[in-house]
Amino acid sequence: MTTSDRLATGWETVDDEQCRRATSIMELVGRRWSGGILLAVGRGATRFSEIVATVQGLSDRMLAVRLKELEHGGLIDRTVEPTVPVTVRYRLSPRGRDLLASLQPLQEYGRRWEPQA
Amino acid sequence: MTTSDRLATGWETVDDEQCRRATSIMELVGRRWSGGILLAVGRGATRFSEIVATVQGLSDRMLAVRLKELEHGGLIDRTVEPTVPVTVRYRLSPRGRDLLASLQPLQEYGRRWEPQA
DNA sequence: CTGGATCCCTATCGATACTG
DNA sequence: CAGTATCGATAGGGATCCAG
Repeated sequence: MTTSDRLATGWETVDDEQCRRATSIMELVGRRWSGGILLAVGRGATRFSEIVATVQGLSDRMLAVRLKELEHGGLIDRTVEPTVPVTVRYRLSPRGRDLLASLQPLQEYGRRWEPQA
Repeated sequence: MTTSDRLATGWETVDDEQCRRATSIMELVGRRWSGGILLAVGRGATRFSEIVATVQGLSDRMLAVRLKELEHGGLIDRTVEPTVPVTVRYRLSPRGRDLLASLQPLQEYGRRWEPQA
């Protein structure tokens, strides 16, 4: 937005950088399963199969898809240990840990209010 | 999850009530435009047309859809003033204000980290 | 075990036109 | 002003099968 916009309308357009970042984060973790996956990894599940087992109803395919998104977004680190067979581990990145911490108040919000409808 | 699940696996399944509430909230506000609309109303835009003007790229149709969802979720209150023509106003409910406050750390998170990729 | 590839159905969303 | 109706394109996501 421009200053003249605000002067004209009395409120700012909602497209400032900070807001765009927050909304894009929400649109990422708001996707189906993303929240649960982040939570699961945050709680200590590191293996692919562990995560599938931890998040109720999550399929192999969607986990693969979401992990790629989350990894691409810098929220999760993927490491491959050269065992036989290889051991793949997923962990929260510093960024991912920070995000989870930033989501804590939202969890408290969830505790405060009954789901409506 | 059950206690035996946890004892068997070493980590909990992610389906506790608190988590479900938080993820459903994220899936609601993570929908396209929802975040911006909430922000806009939080910043003082109350009229339908004001909100459209405030959120860049938002169409009439999507605003109508999202407002219905947010109203249904108890986040926004819709009031009709019996003027001619009628004046419809949207405001954050107490719940909506609490949600926005709970989302504040996420905005700060957005300030801390550059968008990746 | 960790995924990739494919099929296919549905939900979502943008554009446009129309109404009380 | 504040929406609704309809259409078409596309993205999301479940099921299943396959592979390193």
